[in-house]
Amino acid sequence: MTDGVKKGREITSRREPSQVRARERVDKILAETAGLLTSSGLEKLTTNHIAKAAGMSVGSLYRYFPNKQAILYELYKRWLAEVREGLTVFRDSIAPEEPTESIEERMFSSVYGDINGELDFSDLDVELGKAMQLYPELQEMDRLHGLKIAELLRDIFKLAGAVGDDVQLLQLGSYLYAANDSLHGAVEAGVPIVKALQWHRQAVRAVLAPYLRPVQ
Amino acid sequence: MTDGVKKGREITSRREPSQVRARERVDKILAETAGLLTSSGLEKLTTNHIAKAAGMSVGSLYRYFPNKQAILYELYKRWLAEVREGLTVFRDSIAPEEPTESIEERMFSSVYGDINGELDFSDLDVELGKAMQLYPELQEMDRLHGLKIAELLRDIFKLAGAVGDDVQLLQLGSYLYAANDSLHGAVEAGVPIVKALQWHRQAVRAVLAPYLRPVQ
Amino acid sequence: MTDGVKKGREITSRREPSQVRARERVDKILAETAGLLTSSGLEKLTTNHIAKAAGMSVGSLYRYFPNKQAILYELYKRWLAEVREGLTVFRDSIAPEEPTESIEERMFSSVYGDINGELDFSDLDVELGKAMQLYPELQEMDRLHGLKIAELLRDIFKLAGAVGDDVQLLQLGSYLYAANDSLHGAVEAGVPIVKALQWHRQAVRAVLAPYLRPVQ
Amino acid sequence: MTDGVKKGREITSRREPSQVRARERVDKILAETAGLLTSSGLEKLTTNHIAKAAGMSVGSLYRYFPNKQAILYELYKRWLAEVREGLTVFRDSIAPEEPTESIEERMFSSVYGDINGELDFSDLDVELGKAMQLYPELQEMDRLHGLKIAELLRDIFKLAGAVGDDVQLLQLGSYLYAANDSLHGAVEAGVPIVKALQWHRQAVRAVLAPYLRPVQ
DNA sequence: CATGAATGAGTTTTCATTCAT
DNA sequence: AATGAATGAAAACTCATTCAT
Repeated sequence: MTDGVKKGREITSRREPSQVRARERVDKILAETAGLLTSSGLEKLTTNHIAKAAGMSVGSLYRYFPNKQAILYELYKRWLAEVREGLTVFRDSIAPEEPTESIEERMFSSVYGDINGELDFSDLDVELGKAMQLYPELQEMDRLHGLKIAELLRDIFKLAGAVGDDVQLLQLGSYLYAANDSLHGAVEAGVPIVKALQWHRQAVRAVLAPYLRPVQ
Repeated sequence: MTDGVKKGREITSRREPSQVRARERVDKILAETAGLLTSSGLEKLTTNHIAKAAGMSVGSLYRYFPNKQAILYELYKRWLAEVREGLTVFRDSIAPEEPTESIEERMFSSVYGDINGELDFSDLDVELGKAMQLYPELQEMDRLHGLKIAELLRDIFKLAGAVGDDVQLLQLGSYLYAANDSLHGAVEAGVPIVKALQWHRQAVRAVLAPYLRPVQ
Repeated sequence: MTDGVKKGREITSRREPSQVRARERVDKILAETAGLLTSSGLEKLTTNHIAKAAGMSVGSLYRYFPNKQAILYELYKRWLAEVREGLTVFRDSIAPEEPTESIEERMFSSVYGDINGELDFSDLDVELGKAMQLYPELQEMDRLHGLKIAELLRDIFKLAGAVGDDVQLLQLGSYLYAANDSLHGAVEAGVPIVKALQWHRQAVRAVLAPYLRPVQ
Repeated sequence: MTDGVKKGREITSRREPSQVRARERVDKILAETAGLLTSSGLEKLTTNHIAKAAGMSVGSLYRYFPNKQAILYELYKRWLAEVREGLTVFRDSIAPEEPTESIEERMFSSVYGDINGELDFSDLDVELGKAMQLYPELQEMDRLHGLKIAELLRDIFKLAGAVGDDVQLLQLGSYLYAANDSLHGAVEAGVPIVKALQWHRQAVRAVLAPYLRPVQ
């Protein structure tokens, strides 16, 4: 359980600083990649640019990542993990007897921010999406991520009192996670965020309803 | 003097065949591009590959298209036009007094194929989406397409008896067109088509309801 | 000596028209090449453009010229021949006892047009110059042309009463022919034609003087 | 803590050598470009050829120059600068009361080398001329160069006691700079350098005379 | 003979990756 | 470990030339 067990060489204190440094550099690379991605787009994202932005040489960059894809892979991985984390936290915040309405209310607030239209559909999202499409490796990760999200949603549905077999509710999770993208699309197409959110909420509620208050 | 003699070729079909051939080649290029796109993805799509796949030289390819983007542009254009055409036909098929339920019923059938799960969410769709992200020209086309689709949907809503100002209904069209993508996502994530369609229908119905039977 | 002797096939009248046609087409090609050269420059001069401009197919063009260079070769050849022709005519126009001053006067008028600044330093000249530089074959032709011009000038010098050995006068011809380019350069650099011509005349006169009125 | 240790490299000459190396490589590229230009001509001058000749990869070449034109631009720039430098040095060498004859004498010596025929009308000159014609950017540089040369000549004329308004003397400078090319042409055409120089000198003297000893 | 579609070698340029220092 | 110059494969695109019709 302790991290140190794995590697004998960690005993020396000389190693420690470089471990920290390595982590910092990896983080720096990822942060700058995200920055370049949102500022200039995937097309202009070159390893040389990343290295320069991260204040190191290409050579160093390649010490931390085996290739360009690996950077995007890690970045995407972290991004998705964050999304999952948020949802996990939300799931764990559900009290045993919390009423469905409350759960629903809190969920929308937590996922889409406060009621007022301050949605942050950051460009990073979009650019990572492109990258995902471009590299098959990322697609696989995205697939697994989708599955985990669906599982989390299924758990939340259950905590909210939904009935139905696991498979069914898992698929429902997948569907509603996908429906999430509608919002992006609609907003990009010019629909006011408030409107889009309102419709989205109605849609989600309608789909969930039969499972929460099953036909008697 | 003998000039007239030469002109014999003008009656012949010498010109026609080449016109036909040109169209065939353009179609061949587009077809192979679509093929490569779905089989190998956008990143492997080079003009040389396309030319080879289409059984012609790069030079020939550039006789029919001024550059690589133009190929994707045309391919995307045709794809979108097809989508619009389908919806246009549907709109024109609505009889003056057709009941809302019938319209809804027929619409789902027409857009998503027959009730049985024969949906053709071809990969081409997805790959063209990537291309769209990569080339600004395609994005503009996509934007206009989205607008036209929204307009068509607005018209259909009206024919179905929806009330509300034009702007409102147009935005509703945008939202529902975007919602359409949920289906792709859900199906790709493994949700059975029939289930996804059912949920989608419920979602659409819920969002539209207030406009069809406005609060008295 | 008669042209017809060379080719037996010329007897038939069927061949004749095509001979004429061929000459016309060659002329057309050269004319259009000159046109494209002055309008768009050497860089944009492609065989396809020439063919289109000349109202024929590339294939036809290649029936009359073995390759692109050959067209430029012929064009340059004709251009130079014209220059020589003008000088030849001038030489032959010199009357046995015509005074030196008159010859000089007439020569400037004939070579540089009338006294008023209507000099036509056509672009074709410049573009052919580029082409000449670009293709070694043309350079050789240019060299021979220079020699012939020098010979003509030498003859004219003699008719004007110059003294000196042939080699000397020939070199003088070369020098003065080269000096001719100064005018182009100066005018291009913004010197008024009248000024440039005046200086040029002084320069030429000064160089020639010792040979016309040799030191007693 | 141990940071200071690493910084040892800052004192070293690690940076210097690469600076030197870079300059060497740029020079090598320019030298080889000049070489290819004179040996094979502008048409054979491809970036791949230059790189190979310079013993480096294309990629390296593009590290030092943004594109092919830039190489020619720099080469031409250096060439022209050298010419201007020579003339500037000469102008500054003129003593306040130096007699016109002395100035003239020294000028010819300085511009055209020593009295003996060691003129270096290198082919590079000619090839750069072609390049100049082909790329508009180079033409502009050439135009400015011509102007500066004309200004230098005007200054020299004045120092030599010439009278006349500035515009007039500037144009005279332009004309005489252009006349300079005659020499190249004549020498290329086979005129012995000594002869050509002698004639050139007479020509220059004749054109300048009226400005040095104005009509009283 | 004419046509012009077809060819493909050749050109400029980019950028992920390596490796000598 | 770090550096960044060097590499070179690969991409988009051009155009002189050929050849089936």
